Amino acid sequence: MRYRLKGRVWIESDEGTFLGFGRVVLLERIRDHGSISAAARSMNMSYRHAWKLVDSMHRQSATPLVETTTGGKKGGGATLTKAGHNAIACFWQAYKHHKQYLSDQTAPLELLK
Amino acid sequence: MRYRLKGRVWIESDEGTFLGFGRVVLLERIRDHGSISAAARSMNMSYRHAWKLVDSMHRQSATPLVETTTGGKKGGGATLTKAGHNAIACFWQAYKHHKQYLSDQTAPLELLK
DNA sequence: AAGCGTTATGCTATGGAAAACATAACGCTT
DNA sequence: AAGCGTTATGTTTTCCATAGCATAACGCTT
Repeated sequence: MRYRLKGRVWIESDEGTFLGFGRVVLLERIRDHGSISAAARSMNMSYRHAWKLVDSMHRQSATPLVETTTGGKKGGGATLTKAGHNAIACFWQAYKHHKQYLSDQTAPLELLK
Repeated sequence: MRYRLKGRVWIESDEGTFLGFGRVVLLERIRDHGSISAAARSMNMSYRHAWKLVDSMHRQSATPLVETTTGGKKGGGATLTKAGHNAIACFWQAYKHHKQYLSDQTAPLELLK
């Protein structure tokens, strides 16, 4: 039987989860689609849930990651702030580094025979 | 706001999760209490669930980690095999190493300001 | 003024994982 | 032979995270 070391990483503050895989993908979708609702639709997530995630991130960040507008020609929308782009980059760096770590640490599992 | 890198690790086979934190604690409790049911009680877990976890581990291991007996003076019981003890040690090693990794990798999160 | 797509937010429904319950068999003890 | 605590396993119930629905407000367009 072949074993692999698997794992997850996320970034927490005292209030709970700040950034995780799903949250960061959501931020990317908001960046790419220009609205929370289009982002949610693109990943089969309810708008309600997507909004709550953004809200949760904002309650844990000194500066907002997403700026929203209501009304207007397109009904409104959302764009990422500098801090939003930074959060994406920062998480993916930790994520990729961790992925490599897991891969490297799979070898010692040979002890399980 | 202070951020920390958090994470989980577990060991998978092609069939799914083989060893994780809860499973290994369960193995330790079985070792310490001498039965699956006492182990489950000691950690507020239903016997049904504990048994399923042991069953899942066995379906993923060439050699069993737990040996059980039914009947007898104490009604039966369970003891760890050599492979069972080995699994515990192997997981904790990976777990502790990973814990150190997370701690080390928290510094770069300063980028989030 | 009416209509649209969006943000924002409360309330309800649902589905899957875990708990809880139920039963049978086992083999010592009394 | 009856009783006990255990393993083993099927069935039902509970709980909670997420989805889903419903509504209001916003500000362009027509």
